[in-house]
Amino acid sequence: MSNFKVLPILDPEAAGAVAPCCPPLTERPLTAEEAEQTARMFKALGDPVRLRLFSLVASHEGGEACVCDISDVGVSQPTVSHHLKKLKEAGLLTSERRGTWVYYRVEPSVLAAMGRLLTSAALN
Amino acid sequence: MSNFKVLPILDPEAAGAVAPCCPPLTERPLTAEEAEQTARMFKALGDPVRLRLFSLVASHEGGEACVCDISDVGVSQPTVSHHLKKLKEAGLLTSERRGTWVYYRVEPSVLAAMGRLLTSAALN
DNA sequence: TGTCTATGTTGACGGTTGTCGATACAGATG
DNA sequence: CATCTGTATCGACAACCGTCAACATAGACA
Repeated sequence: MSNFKVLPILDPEAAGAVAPCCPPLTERPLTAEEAEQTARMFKALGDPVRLRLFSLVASHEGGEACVCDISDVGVSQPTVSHHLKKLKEAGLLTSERRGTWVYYRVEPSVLAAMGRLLTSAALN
Repeated sequence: MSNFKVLPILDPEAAGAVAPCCPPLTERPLTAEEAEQTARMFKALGDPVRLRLFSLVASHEGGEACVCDISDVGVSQPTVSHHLKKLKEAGLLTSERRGTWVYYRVEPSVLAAMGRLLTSAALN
């Protein structure tokens, strides 16, 4: 009976960083706190290997991929694992174990939010 | 007569990194080279101070601002200068000296390109 | 010319990051 | 149970990065 699990609600990092953050960069100056939050996401995509991993997951069918499908990016397996963890901590990916394999999935709302940050009012 | 100047065409870094780069992250996996290029821009926005500086310039009237208008972000003047240089090298800002002051301006096409990278087809 | 202000550069220091090999853990299968 | 495979963690190391004080440079103005 001690065998039930805590629901995977989302780690606090991801949950906090995602939802309400930030008007377009062109609308008004970001506050220090907003910048801190938002920079975390940009930083996560600021490494070539991580960006490729993210793109591999995002472009995979269903927006989700097994680690085994995407680990051919020229670095060792521990490094891949490390980068996927970083992407997860930044709230850009979520992961789920299904049997032997672990699947990573993009968080579409975050993608959209980051897009909004950059797109709207390309000039003001 | 030795007093003429080379036209400020744009430094090669900025010129090269900007134009044609990259389909939406969700469309297909980025190649290593594409990832290298694109990551440079995300990385530039991946520091809170730089992100604030960028936002300060982008949200300033005309999408341009004097250094003196934006240097109150809690770090020393050399640090501000350093970060502006990084943003420039990443192709996100351009600068121009006008008399005593130096003005930084956002590169709207780059902003739009980055937005496209993230927005289109939030899920595929 | 000299001086003042605005901005950039240099050099150094401490903290962070990307990487790997070794190892640990989880689930499947025998 | 043992073993095999897929993935995560650990520990270490070199490289990189953000920061500052000190100094350098550029233009304005007297």
